[in-house]
Amino acid sequence: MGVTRPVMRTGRKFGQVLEGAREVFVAEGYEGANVDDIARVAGVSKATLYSYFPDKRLLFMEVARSECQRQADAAMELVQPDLPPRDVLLFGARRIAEFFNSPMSLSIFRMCVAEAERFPELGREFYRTGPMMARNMMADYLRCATEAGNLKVEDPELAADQFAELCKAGIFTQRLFGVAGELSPEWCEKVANSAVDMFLARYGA
Amino acid sequence: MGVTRPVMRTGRKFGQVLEGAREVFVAEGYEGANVDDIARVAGVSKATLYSYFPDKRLLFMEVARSECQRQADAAMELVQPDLPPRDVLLFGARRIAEFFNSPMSLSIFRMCVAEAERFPELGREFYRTGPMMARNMMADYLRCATEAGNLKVEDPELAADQFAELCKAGIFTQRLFGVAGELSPEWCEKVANSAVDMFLARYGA
DNA sequence: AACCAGGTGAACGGAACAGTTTAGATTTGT
DNA sequence: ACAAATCTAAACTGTTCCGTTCACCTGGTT
Repeated sequence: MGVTRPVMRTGRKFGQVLEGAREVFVAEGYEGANVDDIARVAGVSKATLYSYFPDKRLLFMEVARSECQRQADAAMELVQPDLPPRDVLLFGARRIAEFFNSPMSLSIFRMCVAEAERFPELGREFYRTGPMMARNMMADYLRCATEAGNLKVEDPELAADQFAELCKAGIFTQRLFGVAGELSPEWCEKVANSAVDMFLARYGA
Repeated sequence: MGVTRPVMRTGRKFGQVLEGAREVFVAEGYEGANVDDIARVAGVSKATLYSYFPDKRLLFMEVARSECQRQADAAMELVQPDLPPRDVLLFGARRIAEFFNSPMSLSIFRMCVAEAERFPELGREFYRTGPMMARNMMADYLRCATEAGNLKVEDPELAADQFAELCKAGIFTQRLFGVAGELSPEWCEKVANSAVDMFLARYGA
C-alpha cells in the first residue's frame, strides 16, 4: 500500500493543531466548534490547519481516534492474569468507573454518540478502537480464568459487557445528562466494589 | 404583562407541528433538523410554527418533554409487587432491553445526550422525567421486597441502577454507536434473563 | 354580509461559518 | 547564505438556515 495517507503529519505544527482541535471540540462539541476558533486556540493559521486536514470532519475523526488510542494504551495494563480474580476485576472496575467520571472522556464519548448517526464510520471506528478493545480483553481474561478454574463464565462476551455496565451504575447516566458534576473518588470506589461483588456472586468459582 | 405562556396551545395545528417536529428531529438530530423541513413535514407554514414556538430550541424541548411523558406512562405498568421477584424483575428487564433496542427511544436519547451540554435544563429535565422515574420506581420495589423478605438489598438506589445497566449489556453501546442494527427479540430476551440471573445471584433472599 | 382569529406562502435580512486564495513572512536544511 | 518548505494574515466566496414580515386566504360566528 504505497497510498499516501489522507492525513499527513510532516509539518512542524501538526501537534498544535490536534491539541487545539481537541480542546475546542471537547468544550463545544462537533457542531458547536468553529474552525476559526480551533485555529486561534491552536495558535496556527487556518490555512495551515487546512493543509493538514481536508475538512472539519476528518479533523474531528483524528482527534477522536487519538483519544481512543490513548484509552486503549491505558487499558493494556488493565489485565494482570496472575493475580486473584477479585483483584483483577477490582482494578478493571476502578478504571472503568474513572473513565466515565472524567470530563474529557465523557465529552469525547458524548460527541461520538451525537455524530454516530450522521457519520457512521466515526461511530464504528470509535467503538472498535475503544470499547471493543476493552471488551475483548476482558472476555479473553474471563475465558482464561474459567479454564483455570478461578471463575465460572459460560458466555465471556456477555459477561464482559455486563461487567462494564455494572461499573458505571449510577455514574454514567447522571454524568451524561449533566445531573451530577464530577463524582467523588469514594463514590466511584463504592460503585466499583459493588460491581465486583455482584459479578463474583454470579460467576465466582 | 399578563405573563403569556412561552408556548401556547390554542391553535388548530399545534399537534401537527409537534408531530412533524418529532419526526424530523428523530431523523436528523437537533442541529441537523431544518426548520423549513419541519414546517413542510408538519404540513404547516413556517409562520404558523413560529406562532406556537418562539424558537427552535423550545420546540425541541417540547418534543423531548412529550416523549418522556410517554415513556413515563409506559413505565407505570412496570412494577407489579404481588408477583414473585423473578417475574417482576424479568418483566422490567424486558421493557428496559426493548427500550434501548427501539430506534425512536434511542434517537431521543441520543439527542438529549448530545445537547445536554449546551442546554443543561434539557438534560436534567429528560433525566428527571425519564430515567429517574424508572429508577425510583425500581428502588421502591426493591425496598418493599427486602422488607417482605423476598430480596436482600442494602442500597436500593444503587441496586436499581445496577439492574438497569445489566439490562442493556451488549445492546446499548452497540446500538448507540451504530455498530449493530436493531437486535433480535431472542437476543434481548437472553440479555434480560441473564440480567435477572445475575441480580438474583447477588440480591436473592 | 361583515368580521376575524388562525393560517398561508413567498420572499427577505442577516448572521454564522466552512473552506479558498494570495501575497508575503519565517523557518529549516545544507 | 540561499533555496525550499512551511506558515501567516486577512479578505473573500458561497452556502445554509434561523427568524421576520407582509399581503392575502379560509372557515366559522353573529
